[in-house]
Amino acid sequence: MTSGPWLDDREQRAWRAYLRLNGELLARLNRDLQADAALSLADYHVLVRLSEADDGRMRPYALADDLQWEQSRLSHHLARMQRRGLVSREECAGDGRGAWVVLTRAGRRAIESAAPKHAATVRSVMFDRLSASDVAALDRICRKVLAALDESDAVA
Amino acid sequence: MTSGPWLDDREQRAWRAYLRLNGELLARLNRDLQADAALSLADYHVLVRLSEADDGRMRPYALADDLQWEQSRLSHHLARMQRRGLVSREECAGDGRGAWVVLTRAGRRAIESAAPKHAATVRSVMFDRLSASDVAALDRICRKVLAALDESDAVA
DNA sequence: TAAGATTGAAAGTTCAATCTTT
DNA sequence: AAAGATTGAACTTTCAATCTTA
Repeated sequence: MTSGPWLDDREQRAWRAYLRLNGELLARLNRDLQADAALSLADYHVLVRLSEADDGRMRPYALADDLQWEQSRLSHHLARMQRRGLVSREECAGDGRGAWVVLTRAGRRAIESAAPKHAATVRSVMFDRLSASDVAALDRICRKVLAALDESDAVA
Repeated sequence: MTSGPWLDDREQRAWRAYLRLNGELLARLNRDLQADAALSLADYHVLVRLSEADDGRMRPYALADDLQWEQSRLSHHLARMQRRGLVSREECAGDGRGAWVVLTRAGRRAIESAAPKHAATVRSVMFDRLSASDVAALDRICRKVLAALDESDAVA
């Protein structure tokens, strides 16, 4: 029955629905953020982390770890955000190799003005549609698969 | 209680888990496909659609619609796949504006040799971990949100 | 004018290499 | 040598403009 690597019909349907949801949802959030706040979803996530950090500043390695981004992606992205005045870079006193990424005043304004509408979109397309048990199931499913990914990364 | 756009704690947790899963899962599938078959996940999806189509050929607009890609993204992507010999382009007899994208022999070999291992990865990180009711919940949740996205696109 | 499709430029991402400090 | 971080080149995606045929 389930010999071989293949998915059965129900799994296949769920998998394709998941992939489609990913694509459409992220595209939609990107489009809306871009139109409303001139931010990409990636910009938004960077700004959220920084705005939640003490003193609006983080070390790049911690930010990369938090976002699950490669360092080089973060470095390029911060360079672009810096050009736009959303973040700045400062030297790190305690560690000569390191640096601080600091949220600028404009960066804080940007995230504070973008967040309500973005949250409203997430709520309206996702959480307004889901029951409490749907939300619990989503959380449980994501954590199971994340655990599987971590395990199989550890093996590899 | 739920005034304002904000998510409550449970929603917030589920949302961040979903975003993290997306990032890690797609990164993992891309890495594995690249290592095992020298294909990106995007290549893989294009090849799957073509291999399921009659005669291994589709019109670009239909392929773009199926993948939910912008035409221009598809056009650039097909150009790169064509350079690598995975697909070819042919003129379309019935419609002078149009074209056919055709799976080459090498393209078919590529998808047929990549598919078992890719399916095994999806199974091992996702479906081996989920109960039948998890799979049903995942499918239901995705379809609810996709419906919400379609509705709110229609309004906009 | 609209549909099917492509193009070029700009923005974003990955990979390998590099640089400095620990 | 390893950790923190950046760089340059190649690849991918988006956006607006364009071209041809219906």
